Amino acid sequence: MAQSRTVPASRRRSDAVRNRAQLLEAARRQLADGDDTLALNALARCAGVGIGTAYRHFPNRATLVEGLAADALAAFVTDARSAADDPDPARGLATLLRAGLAGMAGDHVLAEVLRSPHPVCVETIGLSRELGTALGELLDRARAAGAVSPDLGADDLRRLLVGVHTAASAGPHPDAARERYLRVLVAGLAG
Amino acid sequence: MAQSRTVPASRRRSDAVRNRAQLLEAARRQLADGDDTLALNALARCAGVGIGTAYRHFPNRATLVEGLAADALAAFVTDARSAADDPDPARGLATLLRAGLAGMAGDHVLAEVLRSPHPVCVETIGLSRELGTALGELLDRARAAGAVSPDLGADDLRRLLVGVHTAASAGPHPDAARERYLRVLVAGLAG
DNA sequence: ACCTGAACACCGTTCAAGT
DNA sequence: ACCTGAACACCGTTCAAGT
Repeated sequence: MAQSRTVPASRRRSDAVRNRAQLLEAARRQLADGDDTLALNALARCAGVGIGTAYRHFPNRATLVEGLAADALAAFVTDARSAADDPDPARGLATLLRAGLAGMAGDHVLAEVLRSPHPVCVETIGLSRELGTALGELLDRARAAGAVSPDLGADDLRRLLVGVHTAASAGPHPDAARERYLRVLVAGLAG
Repeated sequence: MAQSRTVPASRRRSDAVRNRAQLLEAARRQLADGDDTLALNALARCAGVGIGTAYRHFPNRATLVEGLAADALAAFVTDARSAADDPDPARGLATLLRAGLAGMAGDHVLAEVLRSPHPVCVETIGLSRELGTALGELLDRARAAGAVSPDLGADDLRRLLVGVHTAASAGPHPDAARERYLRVLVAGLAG
């Protein structure tokens, strides 16, 4: 598989910057209208750009989803850093997990990005790595406090969080379920 | 939403029975070949039946998936019944969860069916209900034994199981992860 | 470096015509 | 009651032609 070779965001031509923004804006409009197909043809039409342009910026669905979720993911990374700095690591962990679940519930694309083990865009890859180190620090402290079993790592935390989100979304009253399942997860992490 | 009005399996014309079987067989071939799109047009072609026939038997993706997963779901219901009869409910619960995870890992369509809160085919609806009662009995006994928190019901168990499956599938070494996350779930259920 | 739109293969879905 | 295949709208993807 060839690495998708995107131009660094800093050296994009001005029309390219504008087109990309219009595509993302159109995609957000569609998502807000309850259409989560994110079809590139319709997106190009809706954004007023050529089909080829849409494909140049977002060669596949994953690229588009990562572009849409970038801000939300960055916010989650920030949350993870604060959690790692919490004097009470167990409290920091629980707060972070709750924030992550709320974020995914409010933003489906964030859930999709967190679910995929291998992001494709360089920006997302970077954020993902930063998330990993923040979660790692948090986990080290939480383990020392006895809040997390020693056989669980940072990536396990990401995966379990996505799992709880899936569980909460797979039935009625997802908000109430989210709280219940969060308690299950927190208790389960301690082993 | 109108109930999808399928003819009861007992009174199907013989050609209908055969066509349905051929469609399911073709779908399994496609899945075995790593093609999980389950496109109805291609399916009809591959099964040697008309497009309209494919749509008559499987008016949407969910119907097809449920048709494909019926046997696996029935097997899981049987497992749930045995688990409910286990003299040690905690052991029965853990065994059942492990079996469910193994089943979903080996059969993607089973995972898809268990993830959806509202099956569409009458057969699946029936199996789903039976699963609910079996899980309910198991949970009652497990709660009495202190293995499950009182605020979790049968449908929570289904959803959490699907969640763990998602978590295990969302990264490397799904088999090893499955065991780790199963321990997290079992510990978490006790609260 | 980037944009455009024609072009092609393919899918989802419907439906009139059949037996 | 069921099957068939044409038909239509639409999508994914590519690519030659442009600036």
